Amino acid sequence: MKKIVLVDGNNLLFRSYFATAYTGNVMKNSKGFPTNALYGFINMINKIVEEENPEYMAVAFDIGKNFRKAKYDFYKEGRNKTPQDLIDQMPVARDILKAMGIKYFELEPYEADDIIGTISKMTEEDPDAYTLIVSSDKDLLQLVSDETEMKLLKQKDYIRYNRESFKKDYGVEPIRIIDLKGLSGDPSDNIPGVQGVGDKTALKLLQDYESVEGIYEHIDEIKGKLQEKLIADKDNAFMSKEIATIYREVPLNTNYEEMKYNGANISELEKIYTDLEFYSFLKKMDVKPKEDDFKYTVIENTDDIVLDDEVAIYAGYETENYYTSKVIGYGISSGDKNYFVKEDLIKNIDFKGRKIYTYDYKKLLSNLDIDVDGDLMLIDYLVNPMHKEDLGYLIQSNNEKILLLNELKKQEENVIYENIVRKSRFILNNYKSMYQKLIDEGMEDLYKNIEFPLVRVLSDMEKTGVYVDTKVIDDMKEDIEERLSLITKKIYELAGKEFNINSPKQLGDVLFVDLNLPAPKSNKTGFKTDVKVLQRLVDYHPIIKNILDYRNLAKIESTYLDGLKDYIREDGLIHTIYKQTLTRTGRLSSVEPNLQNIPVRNEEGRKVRKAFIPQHDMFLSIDYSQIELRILAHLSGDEELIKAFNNDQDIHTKVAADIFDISEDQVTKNQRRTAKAVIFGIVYGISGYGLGENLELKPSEAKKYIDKYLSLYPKVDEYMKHNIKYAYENGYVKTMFNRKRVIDELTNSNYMIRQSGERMALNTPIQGTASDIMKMAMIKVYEEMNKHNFKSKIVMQVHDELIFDCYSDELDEVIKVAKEAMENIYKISVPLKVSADTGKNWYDAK
DNA sequence: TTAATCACG
DNA sequence: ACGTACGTGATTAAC
Repeated sequence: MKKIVLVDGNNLLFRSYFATAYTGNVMKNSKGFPTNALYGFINMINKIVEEENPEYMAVAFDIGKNFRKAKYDFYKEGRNKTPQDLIDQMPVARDILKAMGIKYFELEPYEADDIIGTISKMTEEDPDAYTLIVSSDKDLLQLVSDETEMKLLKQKDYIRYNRESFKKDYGVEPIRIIDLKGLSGDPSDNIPGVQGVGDKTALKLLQDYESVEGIYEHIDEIKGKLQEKLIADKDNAFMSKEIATIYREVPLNTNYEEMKYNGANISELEKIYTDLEFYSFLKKMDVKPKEDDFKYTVIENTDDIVLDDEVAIYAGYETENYYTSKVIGYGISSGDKNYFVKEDLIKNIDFKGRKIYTYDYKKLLSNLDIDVDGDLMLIDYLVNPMHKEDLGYLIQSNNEKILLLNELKKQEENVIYENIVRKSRFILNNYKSMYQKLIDEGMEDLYKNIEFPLVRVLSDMEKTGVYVDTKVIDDMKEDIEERLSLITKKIYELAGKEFNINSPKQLGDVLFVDLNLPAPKSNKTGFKTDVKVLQRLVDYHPIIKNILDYRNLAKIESTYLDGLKDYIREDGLIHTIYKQTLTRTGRLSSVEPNLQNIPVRNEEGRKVRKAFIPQHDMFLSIDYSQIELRILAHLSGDEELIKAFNNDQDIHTKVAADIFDISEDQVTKNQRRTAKAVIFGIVYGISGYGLGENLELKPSEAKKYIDKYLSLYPKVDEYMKHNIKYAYENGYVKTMFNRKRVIDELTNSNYMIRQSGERMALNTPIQGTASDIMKMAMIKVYEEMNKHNFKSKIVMQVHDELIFDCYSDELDEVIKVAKEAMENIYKISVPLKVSADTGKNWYDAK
C-alpha cells in the first residue's frame, strides 16, 4: 500500500509566520533577512517526515492569480496584504524543499487546495494507494474519504480525521463541507453564504436534507425566518458552494515516481541553513561538518612553541564559574600556528614583547597573572548588540565551525582541545577588524579608558572576596526556622488545611476559593498572590499577615542564608563574579552569588548583612548620593534642578515644595514621598497609570503630578522629547561616554513594545552614564590606592556604592582618597556627592 | 524550561 | 481598546 503525504505549503508558511510575528518582532538573520516563517516551516516539515515516514510526499503552494478570483472578484477580498517579510521567505521555502528532496507543486491559476485535491484523486482511483493531507485549513476536510485521511493542525497538536471520525464529529459525510460553506459562508475568504445562517444551523439542515440541493428541494418543509433567509440568498448559497468546491482536475501531469521521497541533499540543505543561520537545524542534521584544514599541536614541551609579534590566548574551562571550575588548558594562536597548552605548562611560556589578545581577560586572570593588550569580549560587548558571553556564538555568526560551551561537555578530549584552539585562532584573526569597528563607532575611548582597565579592578575584587561568618548565618537560620514553623502551623489552622505555602497556585486556591477572599486580577496561571495583592487583603483575614511574614522569612532563609552559605569556599570567602558584558545599560551584574541584592530595605532581612565581616578591620561603604538625578539635571541642563543640587538642597523636598506650591518647611512626609516617586518615575519613563499604581492614586491624579513636574522643569520635558526623537531617528541611544544601546523595539509594529522602547531610550543614557562614572571612579580609586600602597581593598560594588575592606590605620586616608576620586572623577554641571560610612560588618556600615 | 515571586540600585 | 516604570539574579513550583 502506497502512502502519499500531501502538505498545504501556504498554510504552513502563514501559520508559522503569524505564530511568531504577532508580537511585531520578526526573527531575522544577521543580514536582516526575515526567517521566522521558514523556521517554523522547517520544524513542521521535519515533524511530518519524522511522524509519517512517508514513501511519497508533496507540498502544494498557491501562486499567481487564481481562477476563483477571476470569476468572482469579491473572493478573498478585504484580506490584509501579505506582509513583505513573509513574501520574502516564500521562494526560500521552495529551495528548502528542493534541498530536502521533497517535491512541490504550484500552478497558476490553481490554489494549493486544488493541487492537493487533484493528487488525492489519483490515489482514490488507485486501489493500492492512500493519501494523508496535512493542513489547518478545514476546507480540505471535504477530501476525506475511505482512501484519504487528514491531519487537521490545531494550535498545539492536531486531529486526525478519517471518514468515520469525521462523520462522528460532524454528523455528515466529509464532502458536505462544501454545502456547509455554501450555507454559512466564510468571512476569511469573503464567501457570503446565506445571511444569518451559521455552522450550527447549516449542519442541522444538512443532517436533514444532505446537501444544498436537497435543502432547496424541500424548502417548503422549512419554517419561518430560516426559510425566508434561505430563499433570499439562494443564489449565494449555490455560488458559495461552487467556490468552496475544490477543483480536482489540475493538469499536473505527475506520477508517484516524481513524489518519491528519497531524503535530503545534505550539502545543499547545509548551505541554506548556514545562510539562514539555523544552527539548531544544522546540528540536528547530524552531518559530518565540512573538513577544513584546521591544524593545531598539543604542546608537550613549550620550547616547541614559535610565537609571532601577535598572540591570541583563549582559556578553556570545564564549567562557567572560573573560581570553581577546572582549567582544561589554553588555546594559543600566533602567526599561522595553533597550539593547545595544558594548564601546568602555560607558565613556562615567555610572552614578553608581544601583543597579546584574549577573550574574557578577567577569566584568564583568574588562574594566570598575565598582562594582555586587548580583550575581544569587551569589544564585542560594546559594538555588537547580539553579544553573548560564549565566544562560540560570535564564531558561529561568522559561519565558522565551533561548538558552543554547553555542547562541549560530553565531547571527546581532542574535540574539546580543538574547540579551545579554534577560539584562539578566531581571536587572532578578528581582533584587528573588530577593533576598527570600535573606532568607527566612536567607542575606542570608552574601551581603552573604562572597560579594559576595569578588568583588573574587578578581578582583584573577585579574588579578594568577602568573608561571611557562618556562625551568624547559622544562628539566624535557627531563629528563622523556629518562627517559620510557628507561622506555618498558624497558616494551616487558619486555612483549615495543610498546603504548600510556597506554591502561588495552591495559595491562590486557599485564599480566593476556600476562604473566598475578594480575588485580585488574575494572571496566566491563576490568581496573583504577590505582596501588593496580599497587602490589600491584610484587613480581610488574619491569615494574610501570617503569609506575608512567612514569605519574608522564607525568602531570607532560602536565598540569603542557605543560598549564601553554598557559595562560601574553602577559604571561608565568597568570590562573586562580576559580569562586565551582560547588561544593556553598561551596569555590572553580580552572580554566584549575587552580592548586589543583599537585603537592606527591611530590618529582618537587613540582619543578613551582619554576616558579612571584613577580612581586616573595618568595612567602609561609600555611595554616590542621587547620582542618576544629578545626571538627569546635567543632561537636561534644567537650571532649576542644577541650582537645587548646587545649593545642596534635599531634592525630594524641593520638588515636593514646587509641586504642591508650598515652602520647603511645609512639606509633609507624604508629600515628599509623592515627589520622590514622581522623580523616579521620570527617570524610568513614566506613565500616569504606572505612577498611579505606585502611589495608589488614580491615573489622572498621578498624571497631574507628572505634568506639574514637567512644567516646573521644562528642560527635563525637552530633554525627554529630544531623546526619544533621537532614538527613533538613529535606532539607538548613547551615554555621555558614547556607550551605545541599540533599541530595536522602536521599530516594532506593536504599540506596547514601542512604548517600552521609548522608556529604555529615556532611561539608558541616565543609568548608563551613572554606571560609566562609577566604573571610571573605581579605576581611579584602585590606582590611587595602589599608589599609596594601601593594603585595604575594594571588595564590592553595588551600582552606586563601593564597599572597602579596610585596615583601621589606613581608614581615614582611604576615605579621603576614595572620596576625592569619586567626587572629582568627571565634572558635570552639578557636584557629584558621596557619603561614607564604616562598621565592623556590612550591617553597621550604613 | 518557564512563570511567579521577591531581593537590590 | 489596550496595557502600563528602568536595570538586574536566585529560588521555587509546575510543566
